[in-house]
Amino acid sequence: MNLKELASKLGLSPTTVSRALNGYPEVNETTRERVMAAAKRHNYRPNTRAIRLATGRALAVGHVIPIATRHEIVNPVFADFISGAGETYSRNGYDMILSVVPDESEEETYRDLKLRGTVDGVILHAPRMNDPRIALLVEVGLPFVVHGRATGADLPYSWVDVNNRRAFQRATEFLLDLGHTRIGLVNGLEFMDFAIRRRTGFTDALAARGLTPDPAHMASDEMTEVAGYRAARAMLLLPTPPTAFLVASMISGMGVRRAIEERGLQMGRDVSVIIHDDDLSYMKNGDDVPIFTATRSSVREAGRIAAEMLLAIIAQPDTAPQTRLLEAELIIGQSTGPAPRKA
Amino acid sequence: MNLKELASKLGLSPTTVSRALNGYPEVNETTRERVMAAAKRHNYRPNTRAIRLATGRALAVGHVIPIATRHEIVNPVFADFISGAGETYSRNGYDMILSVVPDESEEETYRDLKLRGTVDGVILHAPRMNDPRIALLVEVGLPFVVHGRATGADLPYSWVDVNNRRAFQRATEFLLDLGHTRIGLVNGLEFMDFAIRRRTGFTDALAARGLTPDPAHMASDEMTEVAGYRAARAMLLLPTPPTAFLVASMISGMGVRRAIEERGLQMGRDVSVIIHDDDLSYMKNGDDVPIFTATRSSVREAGRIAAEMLLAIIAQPDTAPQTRLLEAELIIGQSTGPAPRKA
DNA sequence: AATCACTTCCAAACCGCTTTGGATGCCGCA
DNA sequence: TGCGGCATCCAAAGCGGTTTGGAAGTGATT
Repeated sequence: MNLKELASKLGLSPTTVSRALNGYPEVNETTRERVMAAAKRHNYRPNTRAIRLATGRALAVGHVIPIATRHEIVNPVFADFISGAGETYSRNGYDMILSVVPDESEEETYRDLKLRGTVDGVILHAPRMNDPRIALLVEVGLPFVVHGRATGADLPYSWVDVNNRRAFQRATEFLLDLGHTRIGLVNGLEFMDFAIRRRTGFTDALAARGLTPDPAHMASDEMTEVAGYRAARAMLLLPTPPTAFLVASMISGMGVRRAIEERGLQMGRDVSVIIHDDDLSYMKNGDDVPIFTATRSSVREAGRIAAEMLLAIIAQPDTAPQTRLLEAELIIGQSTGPAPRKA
Repeated sequence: MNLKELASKLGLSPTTVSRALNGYPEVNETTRERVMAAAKRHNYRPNTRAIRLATGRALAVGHVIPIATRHEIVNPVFADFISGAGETYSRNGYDMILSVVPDESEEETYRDLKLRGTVDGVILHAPRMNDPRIALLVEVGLPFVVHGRATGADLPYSWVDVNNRRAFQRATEFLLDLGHTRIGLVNGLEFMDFAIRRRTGFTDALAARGLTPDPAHMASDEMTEVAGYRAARAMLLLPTPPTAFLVASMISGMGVRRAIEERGLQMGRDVSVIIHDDDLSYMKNGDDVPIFTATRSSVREAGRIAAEMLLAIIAQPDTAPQTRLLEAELIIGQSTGPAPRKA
């Protein structure tokens, strides 16, 4: 059942039927109702492919996921971000297109999406310092919103980000207030922008109390359980081990906890831990009482906001770039306590 | 730059240019080369929207992710499955469309995808027992492949699944061989098909040794850290606690470990644990030595296989349904050991 | 009665490709 | 010389919608 058939069944022209269904004013209200009823009765849905061609709009948003062939890490927060963004797209009649491509062809993928008219815009994930993709997208002329920011990017662009620096600064201060002075940072990969900002927050807070960060107390690696374990383990074996850890994610945090308990220590009593909690649906930080003290910010919510921002930009292409900085809450859980007194 | 412009630049008809680019035989080889060169020079890409309309194919595959409004759980294995499937789509020029919709409108979403011609086929995720979506998709006439199976579905359909029953049977036997007789099952939600099969494997293995499963030693809940913790904690507080656990996932396993260690016990010595390991990229089960003894099967690989199967079905719609049963490996790690002797 | 402004509808062009059904020219062969 | 067959190319008709530019009809106004 297509427009033409429906129109002939109604004894109307396709023009009128199209207008009736799309709410244009130049059609009699009774005719419109007749058309609507017939459309429902015959279970008519306009063909998306035809709409896209006729209107010149893709009605779709792209998310490019580069996959490194050697270590195929899918960002674990990705699922939740996508699910937040996806809800927004669905509600607005947009499709979400995921492109999983080898990382060396990411640039080519963006050009392709533009040239073939597959999408109206994209979300840029996991920005790095001086991320070249921003200039690329501007050059290509594809509307986009960055999830995160890219330190060093000179062009203006739209983004949604958590105040990572502030979050880690506050978390550090909280630990300092508890008397901890040797704090280990188990950070994400420090070519990622968010990791850089977190590190800055950490070192700034230390500096404000006249402390200089010990390089041996700062690790940077992927945010996996194993990496978290290894980093914490190494630090705990030092002559002067940290009495507290600041950890990049819930998953890393589990590795850190494992390292602590493996040493016969107890988290929250012997060693304090603060993690960053992306509020992942499948990784809740406890029910009533949080397991970990955490800086929390919902990545799903960030997905919603980024998607809305992108759709607004697509609808109004020539407005100034928008930005949105989300503050993380500091949630007190069971994993922190006063620094143990010197033995 | 579109076909028509390119054609006129070359002094050829759009027909010939289209045929030259698409490898049709009725065009002179020298002309073809001329066309190819010009296409490359002008950076020409055919408009996807036009191709889709002209050919009547969507060149896209859908994945519908239902979101329950109350507890918005995104399946954590989803990201890896998607990334495996996505690679296959990209290589074959297909788009992957994710539809995140409220679970009450999942059926409507499938009908829509079909009627509007948005996709050529879909992957069905997380099948339940007697899953009604299978009959729906058959009725709607949308080609599909199920990731998993649906016990009780009477219609034939294509699927890719892990041999969950066998995996859990073997794991149980392994624990029994180590002398464990009180084994706790920390299962996923048992309306999910895979969880039912795992439970069957577990009880079958016990029955084969003349043991009857203790209902108090069987839990079923979401596969989160917290749920795993709670289930294991409750069982460990029983008068006759299990000496071993069989656990549905890596994440649940971390909760189980937490419960064990909280009781002052040591995993692998006092209490054994076997998990099912989906080989998630961000949740590796250790490096050289696995943390957990595990039944392992890569969900990313399952994604690849399912995607290939679906594309084959789309290309050849009238072939008999295909099926693929993947066997899980049993990986020996540090979390299992002989049953402790009675105190 | 003629004019004008609206309302309501339609024919046809268009979006950018694919594909059908020729048309043209050339060659070999009878 | 005439004709069939082949290689090569093209015009035009789709695909299923949207959108432009009228046209017809109605009622009010002069």
